[in-house]
Amino acid sequence: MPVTIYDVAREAGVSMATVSRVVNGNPNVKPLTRKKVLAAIERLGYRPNAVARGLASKKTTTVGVIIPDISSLFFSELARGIEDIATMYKYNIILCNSDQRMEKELQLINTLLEKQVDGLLFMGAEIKEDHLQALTSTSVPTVLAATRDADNALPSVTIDHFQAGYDATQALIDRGHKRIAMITGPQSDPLSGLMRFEGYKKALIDAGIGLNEELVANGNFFYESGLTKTKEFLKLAEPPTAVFAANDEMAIGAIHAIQDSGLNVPADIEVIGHDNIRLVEMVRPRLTSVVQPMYDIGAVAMRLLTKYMNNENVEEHVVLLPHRIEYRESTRPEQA
Amino acid sequence: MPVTIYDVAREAGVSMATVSRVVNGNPNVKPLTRKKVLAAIERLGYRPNAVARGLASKKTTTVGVIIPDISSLFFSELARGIEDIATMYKYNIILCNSDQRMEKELQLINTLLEKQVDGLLFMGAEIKEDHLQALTSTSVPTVLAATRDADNALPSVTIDHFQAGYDATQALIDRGHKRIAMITGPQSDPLSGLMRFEGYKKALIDAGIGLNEELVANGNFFYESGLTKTKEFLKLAEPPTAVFAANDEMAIGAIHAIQDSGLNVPADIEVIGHDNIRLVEMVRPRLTSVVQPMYDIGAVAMRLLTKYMNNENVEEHVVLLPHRIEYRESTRPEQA
DNA sequence: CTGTTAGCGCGTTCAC
DNA sequence: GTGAACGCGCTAACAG
Repeated sequence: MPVTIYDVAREAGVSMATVSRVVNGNPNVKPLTRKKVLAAIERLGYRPNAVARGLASKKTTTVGVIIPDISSLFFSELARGIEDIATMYKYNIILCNSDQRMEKELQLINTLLEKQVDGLLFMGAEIKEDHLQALTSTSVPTVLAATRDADNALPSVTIDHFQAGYDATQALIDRGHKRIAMITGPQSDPLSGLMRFEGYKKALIDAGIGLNEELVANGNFFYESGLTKTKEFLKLAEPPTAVFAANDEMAIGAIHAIQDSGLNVPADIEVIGHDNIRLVEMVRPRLTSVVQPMYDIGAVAMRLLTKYMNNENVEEHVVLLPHRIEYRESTRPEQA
Repeated sequence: MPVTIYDVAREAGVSMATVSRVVNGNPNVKPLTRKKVLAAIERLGYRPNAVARGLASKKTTTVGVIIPDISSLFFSELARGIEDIATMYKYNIILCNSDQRMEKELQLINTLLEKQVDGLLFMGAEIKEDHLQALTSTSVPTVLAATRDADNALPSVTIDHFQAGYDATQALIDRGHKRIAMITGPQSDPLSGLMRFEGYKKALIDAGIGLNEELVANGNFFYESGLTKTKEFLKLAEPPTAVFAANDEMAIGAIHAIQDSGLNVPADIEVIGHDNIRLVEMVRPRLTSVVQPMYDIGAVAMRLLTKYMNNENVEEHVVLLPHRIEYRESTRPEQA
């Protein structure tokens, strides 16, 4: 039923090899022949079968993308960066949600390899031994986006989360705060969870303030947890005068908890978030946040992957993208 | 290099057909033989080549998804619904962003058909003749999600946008409002843009209030436009006492415009949004909104597509999912 | 229950 | 420049 390369060959009065050459842009075809072939293709509405091509050429121009949750404000932005660059290099994306469940992640890696993807882009929190094994047991190149394995065995694109946590905290210290609370992410998450917290801790210690356990709460990256944890902070005998949340959703929850208790942000308590998702512009006061360039991370990761897929030379396997703080109204102008 | 079905056959001392049967769960295999084959598979680390399988079987267990923008809060939720159900039925998703540009949409349809997807899920605004032609020129089943073509030529899953607009407006009328403004979506969007507005108009007419042009502004579904358009409303000699925005982002922009001018929501002006994205819970006051079940639309659309792909009988090609209004603090409790 | 045999649609030598 | 022939790895009859 569907028209194949043979049909085109017959219609054009040439061999299928010639049709293949035309379709693939091989220059060794007489212009006149090329023209005849193209006409035949047009006439028959020929559409090359990418599966057959993939089998013959061992390339599918498809990359697998494993992402925790595409409906997340954070990851969907990343995915967009990935897809844009993929499109630019003529790749398509098979998108899979893992929900960060290891069993599912491993199974997805396997499924994607079965589908003969040319490359793999992996997002998630912790990279365990099992991941490494699954990912390195194949010759399919893999890049980690917004994650890193402890030994840098795999190429990755991230920001320096420790420094980001440090900088956010330092910004608050610079504003004269001594009681700076932090709502962390899950400590099982080595970068967004642990490293940001470590940065916070180090900044406090460097400033001679030191860590105060009662000002640290473990959140789960969701709005609700920012709200709840902050309410608890406010019940303290001496509540914090500033809050650093490990992501923006929780920071917004913090703002609302503060406002609900009748206090003002930033006059009474300053708040700073992390990631700079689009949401930060859509609250009052608008949220000061550490910019993690999600789109760029996705884009750079995908670009890096194309290099591996083309066997190009790569100088730096571990890419650290710059971060910075975007100041808005949830913090006061810096003290002189 | 990679181990094939032949290698497994040799290792297990059977024919490749038998290996194929074992891999595909064909029951016509003696238990002992099956065991030997599975052992060989395990020993060799055999991983079936889905591309070869696809070529031979003419099924790829992959569906193409064309979406305007995966980074949108609205569409990413839809995508999650799609992917979850796809996974449930053992399909993978090739995800493509169209940005609603027709040229790109048509090109994507073509690319996905080249990749021999078993089905197509299309999201976008307007379905033109060219779309219909591209989509119906193939035997690959297609389902529209959160969109519909004018003639219902294609299967689709949506809500009743006209009724949704009507209901939202009616809710405001029931609260005693006479000056109800609307920030619409682009009128080129037949459902979210036009139909919601038509519902609004009809409700006003039915109530004997009638349409007041100065209370209608065309937005673009972004926060910023909700903010801007509402500021203009507030400059009117007689500003509106209620605002209905065609989506939540714009509604939140409206709330902020109102608050920035020193007025209170809902005391001075009531606001109602549309879609009920996760954001509505993350603003103060929390936003009353028409619930459009994005996740369900995606899930139902994908489920519908699986039926077509399996040649199952489908009773209803045009699915309308129910909508309702979720009341929160941006509207006042209903008048008795 | 199992093996043999054709293709699936195309890329790719290798001759002409 | 162009064509013939082989093979990519697997499924699907068809025998037996």
